[in-house]
Amino acid sequence: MVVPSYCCVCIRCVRSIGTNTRLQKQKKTGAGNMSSNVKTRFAPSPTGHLHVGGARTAIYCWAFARANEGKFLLRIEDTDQKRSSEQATAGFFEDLQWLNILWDEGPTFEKAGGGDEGPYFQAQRLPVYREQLQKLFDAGLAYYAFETQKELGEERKKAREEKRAYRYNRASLELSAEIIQQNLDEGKPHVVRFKVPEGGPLTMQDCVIGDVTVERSEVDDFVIFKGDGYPTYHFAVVVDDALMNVTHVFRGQEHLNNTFKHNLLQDALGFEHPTYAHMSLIFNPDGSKMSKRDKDKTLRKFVKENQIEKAPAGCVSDEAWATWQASKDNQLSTEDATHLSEALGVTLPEINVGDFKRAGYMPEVLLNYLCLLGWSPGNDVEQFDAAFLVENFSLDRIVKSPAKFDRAKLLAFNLDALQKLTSEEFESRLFSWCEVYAPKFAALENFALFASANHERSKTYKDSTETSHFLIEPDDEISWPESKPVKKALLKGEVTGLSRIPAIIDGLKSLEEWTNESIDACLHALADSLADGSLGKVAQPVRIAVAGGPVSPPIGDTLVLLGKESTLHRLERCHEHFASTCDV
RNA sequence: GGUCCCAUCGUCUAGUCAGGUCAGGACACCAGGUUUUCAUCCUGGGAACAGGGGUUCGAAUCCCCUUGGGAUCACCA
Repeated sequence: MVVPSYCCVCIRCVRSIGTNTRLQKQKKTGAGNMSSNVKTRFAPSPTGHLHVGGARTAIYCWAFARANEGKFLLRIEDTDQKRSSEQATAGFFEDLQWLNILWDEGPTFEKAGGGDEGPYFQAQRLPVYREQLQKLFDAGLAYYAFETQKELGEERKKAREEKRAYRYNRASLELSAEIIQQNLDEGKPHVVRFKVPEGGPLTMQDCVIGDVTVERSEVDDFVIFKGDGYPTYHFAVVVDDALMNVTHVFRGQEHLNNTFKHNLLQDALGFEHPTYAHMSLIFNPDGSKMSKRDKDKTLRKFVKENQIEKAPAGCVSDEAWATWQASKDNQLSTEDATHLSEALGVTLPEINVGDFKRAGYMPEVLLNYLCLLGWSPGNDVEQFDAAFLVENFSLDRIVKSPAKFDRAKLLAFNLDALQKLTSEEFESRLFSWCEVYAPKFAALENFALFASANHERSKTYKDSTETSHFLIEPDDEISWPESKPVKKALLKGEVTGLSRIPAIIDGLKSLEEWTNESIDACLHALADSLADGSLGKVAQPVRIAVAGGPVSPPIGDTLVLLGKESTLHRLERCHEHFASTCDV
């Protein structure tokens, strides 16, 4: 079998740098009318949720494919039998779908999927990998290794102590054919390693970083087939990308060093090198890596600081709690973490796409913001939609340096986008969100008014419900914690707000029509007669009385939403409450 | 620790490849103003080329060193 020397011999590699600009020019000048062969892929491992870093990669893959009239492929890398789950896989489909990142090839899910180069689950491709592995055996580029993980672990530890990088020592390469056969016959656990060919320094090409070169000794004989009979990531990714005709590989920079291994494997297998684009990582504002562990860390910190000894009743089992507390390495399950955070009133950091969905962001905005973390269209353009992205996306504008995720800016973008929505769009989107995350609000009788009252003042859908919680509380459960603004509006001043309430009750009671206009007129009239025309002196006590706090939608909307009966009842209760506890 | 990557306002970035406008925008922040609360909205403001050497008439931009940050060194992907 012919083993090509590395890279630069294939057409695609020579062409790779700047491919996009060329293709785009073709497209725009109309010079190239045949559909391009560009194919990108997003290949998540279904071991958790789609997080923002992964989502950004998926968006870039998708945008690049669309920008070049190519295909976008989704492949599920589920070769880790222990950690992969169907539930996680479904979660990825849903999150991608929510962002409206649809794949042309891959597992079928609603409007996405298809293609005839599958299966697109790696766990179903064992025969394919075995066949390719045989090519390596035939070429003398693969060999069995019988060291146990424990032995290897000790070697590694030793290397660390001696302050050098660990490299596999090739001990199993020295084994005689007889010994190997004997081990195999005895069913001795084994892996298959790739034999790195002799040669000079290794150079990889990356169209965002540029060329990177390392000494060949930096790459050891890595494992390509695991003890459980499944291929490792390195082997499966190389085989699948080649067999599925992937031309451009976008991935996080944590894979940069892996690329040398992948290039070596591609050469050994006779595959072309795809074009690589390694993207910088996304960090938290404090500079730490944004990871799924952040939620666990937040909870742990809160529990420790508040010296909480056991979980609040009914949210986490004693057993799960004990395991969690036993070691920092034991993370709470997503469900338990959510329950615990709710019970403790801790806000968990948003990390996953699903977290932002739950927090009430628009998918278009998350997509927009994520794009901006590592790519910029120039010309001071920041807010754009998917169509603009597809029209303008290019590799040469991807930023090399890492970015910190700034929630304040995301929030500002979301506010802008929400405000651009028509009231009908806002209402329908808010309703869909409430159906899932705040069903009590979805059940509101006058939902249209609830939506319009909140449209202008909400940065997220969640804002709408959080500042209107009093709407779904029973009249008799409203309480009035004496915060500063509450005291100011009700108890302070020569004439207190509280003392005006009886007159306000009378005024409102006399209304025949209970509409925004009639209430408004009534309150203005009351303001004139009771407070020299200062509407705030009337409206604010009313707001506090009906809402239990100083924040609510505009007062007219608030009262219409509540209804006349509730409004009056709450005003009376509030007056009684303060009259009995205070000396007014 | 070895190897590799990265470096412009607090943050995301434009400008770097083809050296030459008081380094531009957005978010955040600060000060005013509008508003019945919160949120909006309007006006204004401060704010950066990590440091040091070169090359050049001229350096954010090209080269080198230092410093700082990050990734990686699995039978995880």
